[in-house]
Amino acid sequence: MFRGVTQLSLDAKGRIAIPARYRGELVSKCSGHLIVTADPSKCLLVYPQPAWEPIEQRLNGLSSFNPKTRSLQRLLIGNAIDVEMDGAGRILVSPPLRRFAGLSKDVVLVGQGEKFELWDEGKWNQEIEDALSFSEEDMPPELNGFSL
Amino acid sequence: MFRGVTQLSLDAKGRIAIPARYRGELVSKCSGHLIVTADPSKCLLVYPQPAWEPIEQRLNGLSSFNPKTRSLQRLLIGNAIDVEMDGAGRILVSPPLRRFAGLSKDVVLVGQGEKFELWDEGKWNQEIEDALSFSEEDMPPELNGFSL
DNA sequence: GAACTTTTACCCACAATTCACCACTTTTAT
DNA sequence: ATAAAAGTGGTGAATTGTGGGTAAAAGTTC
Repeated sequence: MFRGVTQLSLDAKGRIAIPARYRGELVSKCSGHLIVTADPSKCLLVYPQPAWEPIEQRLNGLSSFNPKTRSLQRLLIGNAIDVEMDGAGRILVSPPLRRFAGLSKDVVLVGQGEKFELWDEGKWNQEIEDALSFSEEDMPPELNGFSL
Repeated sequence: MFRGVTQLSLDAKGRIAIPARYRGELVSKCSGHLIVTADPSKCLLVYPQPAWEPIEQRLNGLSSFNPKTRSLQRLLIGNAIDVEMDGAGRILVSPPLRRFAGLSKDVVLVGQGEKFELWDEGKWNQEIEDALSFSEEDMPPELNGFSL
């Protein structure tokens, strides 16, 4: 399971270095084969290839005649790119995805369980600020009895 | 169960020494393996790894399409970092978490049952001030009949 | 279709950072 | 008073992040 925030930077060629502490797990889970795609929150999602597979299949099973699900398919599957870690543990983020997420030099990689999120640093800080306003009324029913 | 307030200081490398009286319990509960993460109150949470695990699983099971729960996942899982106590019983608090909680030199570690909270000293004092204004109207229903 | 240009991928090397371990000082308890 | 334990700071070695350079692949133009 992936956790934690790391600040890192896109180099001149549009690559990011995956933090070393995740590399062992990534190699064992997917031999460095990752899927990068767009997220509705305007960040990027980074999945180990095996974890992505069932998501894509589920999306593909949706009706093509529902405009909403069709949009979701286009966003997620349409933007998905296969990438491989290079010898130095880096991956290349394609120009269209960089533009989508507004990534310039300073970005943050955020572990989220079985996947990562990749954010423009400013957007991420904003997102965290917003999360602080979480209150009891926002608690969904499935979190009944949940506490920290 | 952890109780009590301890003032301590972050050293130049961002480490804090866990008070010796907790170390025995921590070693037996988790061999010194702790999870540090962000709390909505702008302090940090410090969990023995086994106590954290069910919380993370519960969060991971939530819908990714509810913006509120998604924010909560990002705050808690995204900021969570694994740390190990060193030979001298210290843990390293990562720069992003220090910034989040506004920790400078003087901090306060507060035992809270199965976890700890780590506060900037000034913020903690403020928090205690605010707690003094607790009155009967603030009493939630599940505390009917409760008294000190 | 061939040659040239541009892009992409791969690999190697250096420099800064990080982490783990060690040593000293101070406090506390017997 | 002495000894053990706890707090504090320092050091060196290994690891990591970053940049560049080379070779192959793809694309374009004549």
